[in-house]
This record gives sequence, C-alpha cells and structure tokens, in this order.
Amino acid sequence: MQPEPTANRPQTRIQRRNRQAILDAALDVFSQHGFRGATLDQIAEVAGLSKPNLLYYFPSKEAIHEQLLTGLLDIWLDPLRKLDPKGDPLREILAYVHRKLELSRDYPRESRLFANEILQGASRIERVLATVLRDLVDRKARVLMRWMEEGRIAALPPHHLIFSIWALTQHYADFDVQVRAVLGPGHDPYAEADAFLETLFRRLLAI
Amino acid sequence: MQPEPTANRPQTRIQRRNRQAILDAALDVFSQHGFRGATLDQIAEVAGLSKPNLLYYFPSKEAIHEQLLTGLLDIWLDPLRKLDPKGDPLREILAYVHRKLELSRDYPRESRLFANEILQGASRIERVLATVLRDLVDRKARVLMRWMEEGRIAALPPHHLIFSIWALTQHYADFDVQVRAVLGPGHDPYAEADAFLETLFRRLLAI
DNA sequence: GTCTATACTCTGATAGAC
DNA sequence: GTCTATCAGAGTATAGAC
Repeated sequence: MQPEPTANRPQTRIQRRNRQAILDAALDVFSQHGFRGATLDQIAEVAGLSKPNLLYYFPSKEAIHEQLLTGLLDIWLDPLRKLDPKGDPLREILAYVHRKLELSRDYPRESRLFANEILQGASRIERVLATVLRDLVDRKARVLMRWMEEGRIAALPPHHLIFSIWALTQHYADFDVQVRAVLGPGHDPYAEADAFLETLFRRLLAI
Repeated sequence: MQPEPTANRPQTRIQRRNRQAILDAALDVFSQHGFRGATLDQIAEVAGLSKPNLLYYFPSKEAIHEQLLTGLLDIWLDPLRKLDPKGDPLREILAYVHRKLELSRDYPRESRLFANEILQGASRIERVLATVLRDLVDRKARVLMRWMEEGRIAALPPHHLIFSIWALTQHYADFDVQVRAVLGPGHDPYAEADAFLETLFRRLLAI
C-alpha cells in the first residue's frame, strides 16, 4: 500500500491535519496579539496539541509566523493581480473594491495579521513590500494612469487611489470591533459597506 | 520655600519629568508591539530609567497603558467634536478631514496605539467605544443627516461616511511603512494625501 | 510521532539598602 | 527617590522515554 501519493511531500494524513491545525491556531493568536504578544502556549492550546508536540512540526515561533505570512501573501494580492487592463475601467475598479471587501469579510484574521505586521514595523516583510508589492502596484498604477489619460475615469493620483481602496476595505476587518460598537446592534457592516463603497468610487471616478 | 505651587499635585519637577519620560517611552513601545508584546524592560530602557524605578512611578504595566489611553482620548476625538453644526457643510467636513490627517502626521504613535488596541479586541476600551464614542458619532451623524436632507451635501450613510474619514486618514499613520515602501523615496505621503483626500471628499459630497 | 520532564531565559513585580 | 538583588511565573526550546 502507498499511503503517500505525493512523493515529494512525505507527510501522513495526521501530519497534514496537525500542521493545518497549528497554522489555523497561530493565525488566531498572531492576528490578535501580534508576533511578540503571541505565545506558543496559547497557540498549542487552541490547536489542541501539547507545546512540545507543536514544536515537533515547526522548529520555532518564527517559523510558524513566516509560514503564515508567505502562505497568505498570494491570496492577499490576488484581487489586485486580477485587475484587467483590457476590461472596462470603472467595472474593473469596482470589481476590485468588491473582491477586496469580500476578503475582509471572509478572511478578517488574515487582514489583522498583515495589519499587525505593518503596524509593528513590517521588519519581517519589508523586503516583500519594497519589491513584490511595489512592482505590482506600480504596474497597476500605470494601467490606471492610462485609463485616466484616455479620459475613461477621473484623473487622480493612482497610488493614492489604490491606498484608498486598501484603507476603506480593510478598515471593516481591522476595526471590526469599533465599527460594530459605533453602529450598535441590528447592522450588517459588510453589506452596508459594499453599497457605500460602490457609491463612493462611482462618484469619485465619474468623468 | 514652596517647591510645589499646585497643592493638589504633590509632584516635584523631577517627578513630572520622569512620569512624562515614562509615558513617552511607553507610547513608543506599546504603539509598536501592542500591550502584550510590550515589555517593562524596553519601556524602562527607552525612558532611561531602571525597571524598579519605573515601577516606583506607576504601580503596573496596566496602569501605564491605561493612563496613556485615557490621556489621549480627548486629543483623538477633538477634531470630530469641533465639527460645527452651524458651519458650512462641505467646509466643515473638509476641515475635519484635514485636522484628522494632521493628527495622523503629528501623532502617528497615538494612532498606532489605538489601532493596536482595536485590532487586539479593544477589551480595555470597549466600554468607551460603545458609550462615549458611539454617542459622539451618533450626534454628528444626525448633523450630517440634516445637511443631506437639506440638500446641502450628497446623501450617504452618515456613519459610513465618518468611518471612511477615519480609515483614509489613519491609514497614512498606521500603514506608514507600507505607504513609503510602495511609493518609494522622493515622496511626501502626507502632503499628497492632503490634496488627494480634499479632491476625494469634494467629489463625494458634491450635490 | 507524541508525551513528560526540564533547561534556561525573560517578564512583571517586590524587598530592602542607601 | 533610586538602586541592587531577587522572586515567582511565564516564555521558548530541548532531551529523552515510550
């Protein structure tokens, strides 16, 4: 019998399950307390493992954190990558806003993990920011620039336009507690935000 | 001789200076690492005091943190409080955006302290959010509502309009590292943001 | 592969000399 | 008021039994 169909990944089902449980628990804890505020005790408890057992799967606290960040980066940048230079400008931007808000709604822990990381100086992802992220943003900013020059959307500084999309969508994940405390009960923040942001960017970009 | 002119504040000059140095150092550390990630060792080092000496001025880590938060709340809410129901709607809102962005530029550590606190569940300020902040926002939302009903600015959900101002202005303090990494050198993020946000809210609120 | 036991460091806080 | 010394507990990580 061959219990390991993938030859280059010598992991049993249990190993895969445990690694996943650890990463999930670590996402909980890191996103709430930041790297230094998180403890292996807490991660192990949430994951339902003993601390030494946790350290059998990952060599260190750093390693778990790094695995989380790199594993999530692609999901995080995907919506911007999907912005299609050949599509209809307004439709493309609104679709980007919508997808980004969906990420905030469906992956709030991931949003907070990145927020914590940036807030704390981003020392562990600084290089990625200045290379991968910057290149991607520059590329898409040129697309926006072209659309503006062609008169298809209003002229605005493209980088700051992108920042505004990040700020407005991520706010609903990162400041969720505050949003709900201010709105009070009986509200659906994300549904309201979806309508509000559509209006906002339609008005902002209209010629 | 009377070295203490204020009878109800039995503090010498040195005590005041040290307390201030501690709070300033604590703002550095708490705003960068969050409550749990901050250590008294680090705060004491930044403040230039020994750890026991620091604990002579404040009874505990919690006490320093609480003092910081309550001391800063007034500064933080001041711009919104200044929004004048009798003023010109567009001018008042733009002035609010401007003042809020100035706070981000001049008090980025304070912005990050609050961001960390919300991000980490806001357990230490939850009550304030649901009472003081909510009341203030509700009151100002009613002012915005009236302006909209009078047809003086565009109709939008007022709470989310306020959220958008918070998100857009605080982003430049909280995500400063990312903003600078993406823009690259040779930029003045706050100057650019000031112009961009003025354009954004003018377009958004125009009738 | 998983557990118990434990080494060793860091952290918040206190005691007591000066 | 400030320092040295120190404590108890929590923190990361390792050794070794099973």
